[in-house]
Amino acid sequence: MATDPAPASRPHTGRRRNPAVREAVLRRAADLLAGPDGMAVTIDAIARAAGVSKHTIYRWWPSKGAVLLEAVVEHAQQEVPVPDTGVLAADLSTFLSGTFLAVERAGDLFRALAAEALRDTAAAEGMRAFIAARRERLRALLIQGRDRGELPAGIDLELTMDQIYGLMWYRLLIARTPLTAGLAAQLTQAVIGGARPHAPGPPAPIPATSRDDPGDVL
Amino acid sequence: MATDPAPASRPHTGRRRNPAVREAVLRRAADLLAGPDGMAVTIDAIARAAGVSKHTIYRWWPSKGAVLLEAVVEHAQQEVPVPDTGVLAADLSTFLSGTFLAVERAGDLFRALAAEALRDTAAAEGMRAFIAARRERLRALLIQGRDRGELPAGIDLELTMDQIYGLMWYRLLIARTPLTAGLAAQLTQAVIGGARPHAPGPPAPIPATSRDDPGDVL
Amino acid sequence: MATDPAPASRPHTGRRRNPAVREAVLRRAADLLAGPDGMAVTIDAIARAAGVSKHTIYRWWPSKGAVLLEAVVEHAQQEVPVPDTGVLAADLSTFLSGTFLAVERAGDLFRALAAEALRDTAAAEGMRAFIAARRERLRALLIQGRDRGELPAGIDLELTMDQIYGLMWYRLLIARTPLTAGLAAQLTQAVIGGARPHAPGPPAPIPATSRDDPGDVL
Amino acid sequence: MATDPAPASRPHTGRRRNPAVREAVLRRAADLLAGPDGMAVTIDAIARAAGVSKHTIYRWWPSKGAVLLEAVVEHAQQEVPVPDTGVLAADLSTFLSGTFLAVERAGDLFRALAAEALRDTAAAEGMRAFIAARRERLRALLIQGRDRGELPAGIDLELTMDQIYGLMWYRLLIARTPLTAGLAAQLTQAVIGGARPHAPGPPAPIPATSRDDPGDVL
DNA sequence: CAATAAACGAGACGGTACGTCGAGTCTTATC
DNA sequence: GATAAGACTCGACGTACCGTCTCGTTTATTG
Repeated sequence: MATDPAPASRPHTGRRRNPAVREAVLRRAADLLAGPDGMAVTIDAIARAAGVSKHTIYRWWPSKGAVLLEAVVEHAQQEVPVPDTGVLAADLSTFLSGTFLAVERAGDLFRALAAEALRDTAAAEGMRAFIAARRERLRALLIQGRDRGELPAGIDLELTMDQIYGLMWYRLLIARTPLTAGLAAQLTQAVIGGARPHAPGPPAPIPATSRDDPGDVL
Repeated sequence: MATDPAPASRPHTGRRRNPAVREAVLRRAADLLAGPDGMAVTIDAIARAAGVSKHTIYRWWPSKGAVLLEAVVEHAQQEVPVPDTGVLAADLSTFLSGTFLAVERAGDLFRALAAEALRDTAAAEGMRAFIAARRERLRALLIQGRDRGELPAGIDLELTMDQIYGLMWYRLLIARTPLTAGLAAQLTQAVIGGARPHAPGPPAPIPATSRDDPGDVL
Repeated sequence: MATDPAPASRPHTGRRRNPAVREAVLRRAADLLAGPDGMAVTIDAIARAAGVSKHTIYRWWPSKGAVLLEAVVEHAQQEVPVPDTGVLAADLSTFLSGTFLAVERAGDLFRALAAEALRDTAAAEGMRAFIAARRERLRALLIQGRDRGELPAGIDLELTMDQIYGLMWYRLLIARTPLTAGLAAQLTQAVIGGARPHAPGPPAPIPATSRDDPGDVL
Repeated sequence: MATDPAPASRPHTGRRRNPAVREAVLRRAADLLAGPDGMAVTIDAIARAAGVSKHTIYRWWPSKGAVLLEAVVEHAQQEVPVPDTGVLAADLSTFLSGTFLAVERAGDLFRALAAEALRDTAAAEGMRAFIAARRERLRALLIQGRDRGELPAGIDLELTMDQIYGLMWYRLLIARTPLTAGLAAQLTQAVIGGARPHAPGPPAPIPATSRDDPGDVL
């Protein structure tokens, strides 16, 4: 992901990286993905569309997956708001519908990244790092809500997040069914109102950290 | 998926299809997928490993994705039990842990199929058909349970299934975290105990078929 | 040079090599060499012009040099006569002017091969083998003539051939001056009449095999 | 070949050309050529080895061929003596063995230049100019000798030189057989003793300038 | 039992993308 | 203005995989 080769000891010398190249590549990659035959984008096509030499692309990104990943990151950073109204139901709904909207709009981009990550270990690693960052935001939201008593105390946050993001990726990659604001509301409902029953009956037997593995990924 | 070219009018003439070919291809494809470099399996490699000519593969399967799909179907058919004890909690838990175990064991096979489906429309279509069949089984289980009162009446079955399968595919394709029997139990708990609150208050405003789209896929 | 992969034990199986491919490649390579920008011929260009895939070229020839070499061999085989009138002066003159004419006509082809041989060891090896075969013909002619007394007994044949072929390649590669029939006659004169003086005076002190190395190449 | 960009009207401004650069480039180019993989030397490698920027190389030399050419010229100037004892046999032998020794020692350098000249017209032009200068020296030697009667009057000097240099380049580029002092002596013998028979008979019908083309190259 | 028809192994072939490399140009900052 | 460092374009390289296409052999069915 455009590693900085300057080891900090030497100030920097020689011609600087042209930022227009980076922008053009990422933008054109996203554009091509959105077009017809989006899933069959090639490095050559990106290079041609961006008016950039293939060599230059390979200088800054190790593989096609890395380009897609950086395009996704770029896309996500400017699109998804992180709300904080102090009410979990509202915040969560906003966060999810914002996420869904952004992902839906760049659907082919995300699908292409996932396809690449399924073949290229490095791309998968980068994708997981990106996902972990997004998941961190959601976790913070949920923890706040739980601390305010808006969530059952015994809730398994990781499992809940797995279900939320699982639903999203499932619809995006497999079912290809839409990710709407209505779905975000429904999901919010399910998490807050029904993730764990407050009602009497058999107490929730699941401990706080009941996941089978401690992974942080999402 | 191994189309039968006989047009039914003429009985049959010439040499018969060798069933060993089909078996060898599907078995070797699965084997190779399971090995190192599993995701990079080629048709040539499958042909070589199965002692079969590439031409023969393409005679019976239209594309690489079709081979993977049939291998997955084969795998699923012999692996996953469909229980019916009359108690939803038990049946669901059994069904899910069986599914998770089978999927986990052939992880690379499923991942390769998903990767192919992301590029090849036909493979995606076939995969969705397979998934719809599996989903149908789960739906039958859930409806039975609901009719026996083991599930809240207002539950949105499609959304619930989206969350279940979403979790599964998410862990399989993206997070690469394990799918254990414990997870199956936890999920069963969440669906039965907490999918919707039984507590009084505003009745669940969500209609029976509240999904944003009417698709049957899963 | 289009090695035959059949190890003779197995008769042969599978589709046969398409001879039209070989012909088209060699012919088009020669054509392109003769055109403008001849020295900058690429494998891609040859493939395109021959209506053949690059892959196929690499299947049969290990490198560009090998293609050029085979084109040269093909060219030489059908072009240069090997006379045998029993009179050295006539035979030698005919042989040389035939050689010169053929080489001159396919000048760019020979130059490209030489250029390739200067970079690629394998091409150089093949080229030397081809040259050795041509040199063998010339040697036979000269030995016949010497046995008939048409050449001085003490003549160093290898040195003489080095000078003849040296002149040819020098004009072809370096000086780029023409190789004419007149030059062939002049050279014949020099070899026969003046290679060694028959006249009295200091006897030729050069032994029969005076070359510094025994190489057979030319 | 290291063109001087100063337009002569303005005395000079700014930093002067660093002569160490020129030396380092030419020396390192020759060194690299002599090493393993000599024929595959790149401008980058030369720049790196010389501790010089690529840009600087291209400021002073128009192309890779020009660098090689100047390296060859440099090499030749300091290596090859031009004797003048007043005896052709001695002078010629000395000249040739000196030439052969120098060329042989920097074999890869000469071969690389020839390879470059086969692709780059400008390099070929420069190379021919260099060769013409060398040939001029040899011509002067031969003419002196002829005027002193040490050569047959009817000798075709250009053809003789073509044969001499042809032999040299042939062994250098094609046959890759050594160029020894013994060969120089043998060649001297052939030129002086036997270039044309002194014997009676039909007088040499070849006019003084019998070459098929008037070129001066060698 | 021959003629016919299909299945099959071997492998050649066209197409298309990949990732790498070298030549030569241009830019930035320093000397 | 000369220089080092290095970003950049252009274009060729050789490799890999896909899916299609012969070619000759083997196996079954039909007349």
